[in-house]
Amino acid sequence: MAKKNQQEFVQHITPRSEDFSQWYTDVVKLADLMDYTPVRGCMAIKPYGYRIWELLQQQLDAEFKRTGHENVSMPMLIPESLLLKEADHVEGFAPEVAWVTQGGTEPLAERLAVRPTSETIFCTMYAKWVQSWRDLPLKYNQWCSVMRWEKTTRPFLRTAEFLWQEGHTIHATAEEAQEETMQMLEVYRDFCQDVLAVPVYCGQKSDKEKFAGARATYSVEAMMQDGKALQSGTSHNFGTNFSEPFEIKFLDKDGTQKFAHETSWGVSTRLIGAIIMTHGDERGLKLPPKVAPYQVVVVPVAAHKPGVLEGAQAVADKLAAAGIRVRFDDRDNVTPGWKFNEWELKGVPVRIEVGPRDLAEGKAMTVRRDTFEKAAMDIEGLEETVLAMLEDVQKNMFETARAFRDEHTADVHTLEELGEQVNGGYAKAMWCGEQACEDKVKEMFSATTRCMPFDQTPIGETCVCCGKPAHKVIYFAKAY
RNA sequence: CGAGGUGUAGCGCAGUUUGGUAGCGCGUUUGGUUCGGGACCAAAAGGUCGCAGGUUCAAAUCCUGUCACCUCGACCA
Repeated sequence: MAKKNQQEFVQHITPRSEDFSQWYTDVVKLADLMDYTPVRGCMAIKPYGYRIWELLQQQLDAEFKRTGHENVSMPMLIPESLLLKEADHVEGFAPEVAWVTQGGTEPLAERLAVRPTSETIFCTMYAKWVQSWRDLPLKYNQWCSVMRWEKTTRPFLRTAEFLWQEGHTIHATAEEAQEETMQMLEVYRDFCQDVLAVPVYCGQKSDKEKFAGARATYSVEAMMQDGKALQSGTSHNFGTNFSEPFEIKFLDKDGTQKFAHETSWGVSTRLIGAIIMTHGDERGLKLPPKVAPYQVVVVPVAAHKPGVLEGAQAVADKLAAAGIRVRFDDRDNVTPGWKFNEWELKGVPVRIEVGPRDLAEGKAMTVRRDTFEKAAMDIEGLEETVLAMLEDVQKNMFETARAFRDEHTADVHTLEELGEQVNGGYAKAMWCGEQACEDKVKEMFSATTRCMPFDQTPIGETCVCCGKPAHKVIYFAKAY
């Protein structure tokens, strides 16, 4: 009977291999990360999901501060006239802007956009705040939500409203702006890999794929377990594209008026989607220890027996005192087996079982979420054991994901090979640089160019699509 | 936005073809026995059938619209 129930429960999660999208939706719901709301395309993020965001946010924010950025808060509403100032920008965002047209009972003289991104309002303020080269650079960031009227939405991957951070900086020189753009890309790369254990390819976007209004866009691209690409963060160099229409001018050392050079960069709650689809398995979510709301769950076994509950509590307290995020699961209405499955579904990296037999021997049973490896460990010094284990889980998750990504990336030299490869991964190819070739590949295989890696060692001489001489190495993939 | 599918109790589903006043399993509550991988017995609570109109003596069931989710396209930093 127990066996049968277990099977029934596990069946609630659609197998990854059978239907990856459904699996994703199942995991997101069953792990209790979010819920749907009455607002079209907008989700509620529940405590367990929001805690992941908070942990991610804390660590990323520390990096922003370390690299000299300050947090600010800008209005959520942007007058239409500001949005219209940069032509490419308007064109790119117009189809997905939500508008406020009325204040109270009075129609507005000028309608206000609910920000889809805040370049225009930052630029407007920067123009007021900068007069001299001595005022530069300004390196500001804000954590906020933005709204884009998306036609189709999926939890965490694409929602009408989403949480993100957007950094906006202005600099005196083109060199400084480019340096900033690259620095923040590196911050994102390291963050994805070291904190989220999500391996990424980084590089420059093609003109077709770059941000509306940018001179150059760089991105970090992750690979999900269905082989599709997820753009996980972007860093843009605008040059003076915005500072000219917005007149962000300063008096330079040489006594002349110059336009400032601007950058922006952002990551969003989409990163939570990246974690889920990079690491999850048939049992559900698998969280990297660095962003796991609970790094360890302590489950007492045969808790009714004398001393067990106290012994398990002592183990939990000891780990918490060592700075580990611990959940002590002393619920008496579910069995230990139930708890094991539930915490696996919720992705807790390490589980510790404490029962009468363990306590008698001064031990506790540790079980890793990544390998399911079980071991009886001494309670004496358990905090060191667990800290080392968490570090190893973090590392192993990254290595596993990187191996998967590498296995699902291949050099291709013909359109046929490309079409085959993008069915389950990234195709690395030579490209002539013409948008016509990107369009053709997209039409044939629904795959787009993801980015041009910084290592441009050629893998051939001709464009994978048109056969003309090619000098650019680029990744193609189907993207979320 | 186009094509297809789904929506009935917290979760998973049956009932819709042929209209007749809603059912099953799990979960929940209470009591008891259990407890090292999703326990068992007993009793109980829980649904205006996604929402809004319409047809009808009568609608979960038929018609229209709408919303949400899933799949495949289109579109999209």
